[in-house]
Amino acid sequence: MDVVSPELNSLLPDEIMDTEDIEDVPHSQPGTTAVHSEPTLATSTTTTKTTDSVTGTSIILNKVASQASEAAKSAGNPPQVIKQDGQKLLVTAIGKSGQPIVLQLPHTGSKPGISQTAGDTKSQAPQFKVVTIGGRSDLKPVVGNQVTTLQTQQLKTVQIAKKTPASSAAPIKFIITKTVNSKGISAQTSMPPVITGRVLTQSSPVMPPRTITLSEPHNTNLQSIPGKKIAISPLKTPSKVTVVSVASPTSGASQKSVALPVNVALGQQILTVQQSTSVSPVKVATSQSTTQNIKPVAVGGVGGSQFKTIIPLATQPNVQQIQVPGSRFHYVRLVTATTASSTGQPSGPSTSSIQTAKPMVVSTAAVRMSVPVVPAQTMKQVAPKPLTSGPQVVTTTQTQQRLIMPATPLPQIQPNFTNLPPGTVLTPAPGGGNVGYAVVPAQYVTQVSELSLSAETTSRPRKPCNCTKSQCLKLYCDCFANGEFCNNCNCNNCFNNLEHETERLKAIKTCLDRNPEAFKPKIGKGKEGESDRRHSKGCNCKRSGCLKNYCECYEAKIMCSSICKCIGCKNFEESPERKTLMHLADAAEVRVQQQTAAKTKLSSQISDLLMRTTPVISSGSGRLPYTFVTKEVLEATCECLLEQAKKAEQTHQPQVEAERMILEEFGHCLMRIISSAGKAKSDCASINC
DNA sequence: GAGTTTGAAACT
DNA sequence: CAGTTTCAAACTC
Repeated sequence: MDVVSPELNSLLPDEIMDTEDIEDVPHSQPGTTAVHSEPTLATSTTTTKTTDSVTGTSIILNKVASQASEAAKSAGNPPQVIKQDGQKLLVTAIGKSGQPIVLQLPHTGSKPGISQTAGDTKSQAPQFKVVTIGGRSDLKPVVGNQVTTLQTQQLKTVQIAKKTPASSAAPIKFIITKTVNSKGISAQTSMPPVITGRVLTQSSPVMPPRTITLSEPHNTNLQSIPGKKIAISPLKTPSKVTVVSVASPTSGASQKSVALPVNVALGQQILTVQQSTSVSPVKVATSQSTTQNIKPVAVGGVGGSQFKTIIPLATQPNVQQIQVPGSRFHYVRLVTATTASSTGQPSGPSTSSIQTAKPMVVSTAAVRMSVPVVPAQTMKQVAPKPLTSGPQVVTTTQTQQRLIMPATPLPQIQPNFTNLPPGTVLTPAPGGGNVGYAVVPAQYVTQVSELSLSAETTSRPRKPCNCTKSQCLKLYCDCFANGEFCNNCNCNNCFNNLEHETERLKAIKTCLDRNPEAFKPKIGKGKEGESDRRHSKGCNCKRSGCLKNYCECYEAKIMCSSICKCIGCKNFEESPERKTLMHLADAAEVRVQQQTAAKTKLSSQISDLLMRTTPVISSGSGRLPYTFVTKEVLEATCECLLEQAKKAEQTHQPQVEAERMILEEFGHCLMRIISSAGKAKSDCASINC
């Protein structure tokens, strides 16, 4: 288990962050299986590394976690003493005020369907990998710098690979996110914590630690997430998994573990992270429960139900990328850093105003389904904002906002999380604490991050829709079909926005009822061995020959496949029509490029010539060069160009060549004009000056 | 820019 | 599942 606090991350020498160095960490302290948030650690300003000789994993305690633990202790809760018992936990400071979050690997010893090697169940096998933690600013012991202003931060992901010593187990990779303050301020007030872990346990000073478990479905293939790897991705790389948790191979998991089912919700089916309230504060439950589509009512229970959306961030939001086991879909968990209430109090045990005992989705639909708006520049600049009961948006001081919705149709999604529409919020189960889960494709975070990294880079262009009758709530609407809100569209009576979130949710559900794959990409990879993309359903063209954009295959620049039901298809590899079209398209493209190049060159030449004549202007000894372009000169030039055009036409030159000839002639004309002007000025100078 | 064509989505 | 209608984008003039 590795825990590195944001500030420590920033202070950590590169050697620590380096993979090789981590691998070389000596395996001292045999038998160390737990991380204790001891008071000494809480005040420590140095990184404490504990190495598990058995698992070979190093532990880095961070101050934040320790402090959080201490805070919890002071609040009456026992410190986060985490016993290993085959599982390793991570105490972090993610989440609310004073709520260290414990990340725990799920107990997989008895879990079926988990792709693990037999060796995973052995005690030697590394069992836990945790990544980073973001702590609250007010929790942080600022080291040497009390600056608490929100700063634009950059996530720096450091990957630490750890190999298990001569074990059958796969090498462990630790990815530690490192917060980099772009403004050079050492004290970080917040950081977008990148959390990994199938099991998220959080504790609160006022509430018993709770375990939030995101468990992979039984039938989930975890091969993509080897139990001993944490796949991390820099935010710049959408294709990579941002943060992934690890499976706990330990068979000897705590007997006190409690299964925590994860329920997926869509629309009215709320993905609920259910927590067990009966678990003792320090007993972290693991879960391999089956994800189910359960209506919130069914799982809401009574008392302590806290369906919440994290979107209304009371304070500095933390963005956590979550890799849902078995899903290729990247999710982001936005976590409020504090337990701020609606009164705007920065911290405290008070519950949020949006908390409700009613597990009704509709009542909070406006904020539950989507993460509608995100600061265009960066999530890290999100300003603290009191919770409101209205549409919950993350607002910033920036006026520009960006929708957080799937930019592209959802990729193939594994069971349980299949059909999760973009922006779905994973809400904690009743009593599950004050955080919610905004399920957002990581690519959005990537976008946001990239925006933050590149400042005001251009946003991703998207064609505005022109819907008039569908209210943009049907798949006719590209925005809706792509899971995006309409933005700068030309649509009429649009309901694809925050103001009509309820209707929108309903429409999403309707679409999914009709077609569970409605929001999945149509263009996917073909069968095994088929490297080319292909339309998932195939087109059904009849008159376009599949050579117009009416055809979805052609539009996607892919060939029609055997699953297409098109008539008179000409969109296949050997199609002469298609080849002709391609050639024409290529020629057109070349032509455009040539024209652009010619214009650029001509412009450059003109500018250059004008610059050369500047001294004449400054000297005041002659006329400005362009004054030589008289009407007569213009006419003569045009005649020359026309003549050139006629010449090209008579010789049946292709258009490209004709244009070239004309432009060339134009250049010659300009040269002659300038030359004549210079000559005239010289003559004038010799006569009058 | 208006009108037409087209095929996916929606509906029956 | 098939036929029909609706719809918005693509296309043409």
